[in-house]
Amino acid sequence: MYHLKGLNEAQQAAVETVEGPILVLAGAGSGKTRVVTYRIANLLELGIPSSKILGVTFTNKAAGEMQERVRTLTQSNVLISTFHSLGARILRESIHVLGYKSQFSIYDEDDTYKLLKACIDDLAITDKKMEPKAFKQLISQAKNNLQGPEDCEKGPSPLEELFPSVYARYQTYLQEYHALDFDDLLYLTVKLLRDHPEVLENYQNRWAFLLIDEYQDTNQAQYEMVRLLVARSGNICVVGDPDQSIYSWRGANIKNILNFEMDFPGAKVVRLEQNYRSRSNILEAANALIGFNFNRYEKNLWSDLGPGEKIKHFTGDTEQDEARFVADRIAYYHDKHKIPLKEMVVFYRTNSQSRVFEDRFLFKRIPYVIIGGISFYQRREIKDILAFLKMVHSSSDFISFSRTINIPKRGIGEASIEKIRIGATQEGLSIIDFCEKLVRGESLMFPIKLTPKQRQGLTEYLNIINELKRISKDCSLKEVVISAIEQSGYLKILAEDRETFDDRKGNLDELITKSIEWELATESPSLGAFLEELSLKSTLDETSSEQDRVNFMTIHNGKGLEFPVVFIVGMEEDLFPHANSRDSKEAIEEERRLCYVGMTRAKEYLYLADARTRYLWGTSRTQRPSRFLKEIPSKYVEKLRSGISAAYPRRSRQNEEFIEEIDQTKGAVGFDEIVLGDAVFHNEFGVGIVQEMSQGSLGLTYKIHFSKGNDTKSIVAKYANLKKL
DNA sequence: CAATCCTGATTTTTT
DNA sequence: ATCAGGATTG
Repeated sequence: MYHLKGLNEAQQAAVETVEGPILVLAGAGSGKTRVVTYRIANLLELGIPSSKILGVTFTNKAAGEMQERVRTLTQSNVLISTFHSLGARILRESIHVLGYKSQFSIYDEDDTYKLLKACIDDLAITDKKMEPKAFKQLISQAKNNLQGPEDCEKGPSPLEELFPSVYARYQTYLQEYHALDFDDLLYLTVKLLRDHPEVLENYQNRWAFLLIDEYQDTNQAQYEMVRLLVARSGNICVVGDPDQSIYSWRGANIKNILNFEMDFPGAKVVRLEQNYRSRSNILEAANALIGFNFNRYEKNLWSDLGPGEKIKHFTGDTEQDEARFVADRIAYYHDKHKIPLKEMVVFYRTNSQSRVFEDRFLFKRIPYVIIGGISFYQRREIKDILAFLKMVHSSSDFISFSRTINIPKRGIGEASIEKIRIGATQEGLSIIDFCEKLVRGESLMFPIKLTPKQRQGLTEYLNIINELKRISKDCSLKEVVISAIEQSGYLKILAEDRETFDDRKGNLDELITKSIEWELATESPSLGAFLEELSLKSTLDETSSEQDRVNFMTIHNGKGLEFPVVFIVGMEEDLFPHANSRDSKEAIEEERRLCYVGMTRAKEYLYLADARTRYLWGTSRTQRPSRFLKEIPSKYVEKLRSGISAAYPRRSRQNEEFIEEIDQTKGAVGFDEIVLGDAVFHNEFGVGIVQEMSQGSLGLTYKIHFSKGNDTKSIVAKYANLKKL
């Protein structure tokens, strides 16, 4: 069989096992993706119809990539989906038995906070400490554990005492608005499948071969969903690595993978332990680190790619120093080793760390891209337009109504919106139907007084929605999106802020482009399907261009990726491992797994960096090096000299790379842009001209003549943050 | 109801 | 330091 060429024994076993439960313990870089795609190819070759196969992955991006690989290999289309889209798909078809309309909206985090706020206000909870966020956490937890409001009891704390009633109300509203939050996509799917055998049977018959990726990160609801779906066929293949479980804070239960053999008796277990990605110095260092975890299944991941270079550890004086070092190294690899920028990555623990790197890379003019972070679909202008479209799609969606009703300003503020909400509920009408009756002055049990301006505004709004509904019936998706932008007069609103206009308009144009592309790529395009797909899209899925840029991302977002050159920065206690993990042994172990994931992304070069002091919560803090640095055996690590001195290596230094680097930049690394005669800007003294450059005891020192005060001062480059003009 | 100013939190990770 | 949301004022 052509598939089996080039696979090792364990990989072949995983590919060839067709029936029954199978657990593939796939260490980092062990060729997991290949095994999965070949396994699907093998199923197809055995004559199993592609429609009988279902793959489930963690992200849309992973799903898309796998689908593409399978298509390339076999010319077949196999359904590969995330848990959440799978839930959405099933619910779209069958949710009516739970009393929701099949055109339900999907609420993102933002929407759910708004709804929760309404619930909190409803219950006359005035305590400021009772934030939507806290309740969201509890509700999410409950749903992930398959507990409905009726299963929740009051707890001892004030928050826990209110929680059941908030949850109940929240869920009632969601149902009333025919809206689902993210967790509902799993929770309601399980509820549906569990309580309605005839529905379950339908899906059990549809998919006879299930394949679950990243199984170590499944939560209770996902686990239950899988269990229900395979109960009939028993053909389930799960792939995962307990050492890479990094989502327990989101309800992922590592026991799901550890208990697989118990849950599915007779399961075959295959271990993939040869790593094809990393040099052995890197891999062995990572193995040693993860060995510090107590709670763990032993495994022996090995590589025959040769030792490679040692891991480099750099300690900066400050976070700027750290960023400067990373930027210089990346410039060096790009210039001297001709490594494309996009093959290098900076990993950090928290998003806020990206800031310093952005500053530095902007300054050095090294192109970069942040993966993750604020999503395109979270931008206000995009959310606004999508909210209009959601109103077109579902006239019950109150959150989208309240988002759009006052765009542009129609004199309908918070108070009026609240009255409308209550009115609609009491009349038992959808928001739109209620408003229709209201403006027509039809008799209502609960009439609301409107000012003439409000009445007119509301009428206009309803006209817009109706017009858009008409367009959505007759025209292409593109037309609907364009009309929504035009009809709402949105560009006029954007134009009020000249600063951001171009940016935001560009985003709207991109939305139009996306709608065109999507319509072309989709078999039966509809507004509903489009909205659903966008709701489930995450920031990670926007791996847009093929441009050559350095990647910045959190380590969480790096899972599943690999890079020749990897920098892990901020290796400091309370940052990585994070302060919030300090008192929990389990949490520390998860941080360690996270570090393991970061390290095992690297193929050739791995850098670890920390800073002695860092600005955190407003003030400069002295940082202690991460315990992980101490846990990595020193034989795998080369310690680089710290602080500004790294920019001035002694000539006697053996490291050729550094000498090349210095020659190349003709002076101080990081200050190479400033030379004699340059005009510069100093924060305190203003604009000046560089008169002299010298090597002082504190490092590179400029004599600068400042026009303000007509004065020449000595400025130490390291401390001044001079800007070239 | 809308605009402006002020305060206080905010920084863990996200399908 | 920045930003969101709240309070205050028009």
